[in-house]
Amino acid sequence: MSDAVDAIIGQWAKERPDVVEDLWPVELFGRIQRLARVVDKSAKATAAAHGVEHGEFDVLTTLQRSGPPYALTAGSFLKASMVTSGAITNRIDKMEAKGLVERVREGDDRRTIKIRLTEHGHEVTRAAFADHLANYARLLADVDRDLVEKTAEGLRQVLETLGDTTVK
Amino acid sequence: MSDAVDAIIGQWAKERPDVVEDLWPVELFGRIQRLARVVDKSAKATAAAHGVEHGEFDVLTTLQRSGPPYALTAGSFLKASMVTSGAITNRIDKMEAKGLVERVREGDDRRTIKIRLTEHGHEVTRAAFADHLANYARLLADVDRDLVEKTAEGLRQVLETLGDTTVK
DNA sequence: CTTGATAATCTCAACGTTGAGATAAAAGCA
DNA sequence: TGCTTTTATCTCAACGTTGAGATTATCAAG
Repeated sequence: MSDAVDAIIGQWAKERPDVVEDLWPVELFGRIQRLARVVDKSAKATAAAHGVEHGEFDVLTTLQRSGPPYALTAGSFLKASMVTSGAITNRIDKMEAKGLVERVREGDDRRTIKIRLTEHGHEVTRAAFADHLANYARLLADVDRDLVEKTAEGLRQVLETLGDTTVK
Repeated sequence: MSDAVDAIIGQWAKERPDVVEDLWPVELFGRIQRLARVVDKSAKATAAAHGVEHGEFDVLTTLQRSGPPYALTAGSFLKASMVTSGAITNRIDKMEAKGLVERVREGDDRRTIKIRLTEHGHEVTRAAFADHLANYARLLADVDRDLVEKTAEGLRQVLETLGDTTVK
């Protein structure tokens, strides 16, 4: 059997035999890229079913898993979410309008604002996250469980080597 | 050692012990998502160094590896690139303006257009792709080669199961 | 205190993508 | 031949993100 990445590498081997020896990272990164798109598209649909954007869902789950008081600074999302500041401001604006979160100024430093999950936000997150996990399980339903674990372990070592070790 | 995904799962385990048993797909998909962002960001910078967008680089390499006559229909990009038709039209517009590709109508079917790599497009692709592979190799420089292969093989099986088997 | 530097968030124009609809050509069928 | 359906591409407004710069607050020195 072969997948889309095998096909791509096969094409390169024929057209550019001079680069064949340098294609081995494509075996890993090419598959990561394709899988990410498939999984993201699926996750996006799940979030949409609950009326939230993909990025908004990310904010919701980050807040919920942070535990009480379910409030984090805007800056912490910046570091954790791998997007720029403008995107965060935009997300919070829309989520605030939907009543999912609220901006609160507390503490000594009045530059910082905290984004706090509202009760409504909690409910949406619980429902959406349950669907999200069910969707994930569905995607992997026909994949050997042991293979999933071993592959995930391999990816973890790559992530560690690349320095992606903290959520911040 | 632990990575960002371990930290995320650890937070869930504490805040939502009821979902712990359903988190196993996150071990795989969470890492795929994070790695995809890191790798994409890096690849984007490499492409930018050659004056092309990430998506444009995708079109260039797809054309080059397709072999002579280095021309494909717009529709084939649609199926291969996982983006919508508007994005393809937009990409080709800009690439045509840069002299990287040209639209040609040939053959019996006058609905179809073929996107053909220009000589300049060929040169840019060769240079950018060489840099791209060097960048990929650099990212994996400190990762055990055998681990890369085994992990890639695991991902291939997941892709096959999800049905991503052709480039089209 | 002031001054300068640093830090946190917001603003906003430019950009690429989405997705529904438009346009036009080809194919199927009576 | 006409008529409908299908196929291929383009149009365009809405959307989320980027990234540089503005704004406001805090901190560190003198």
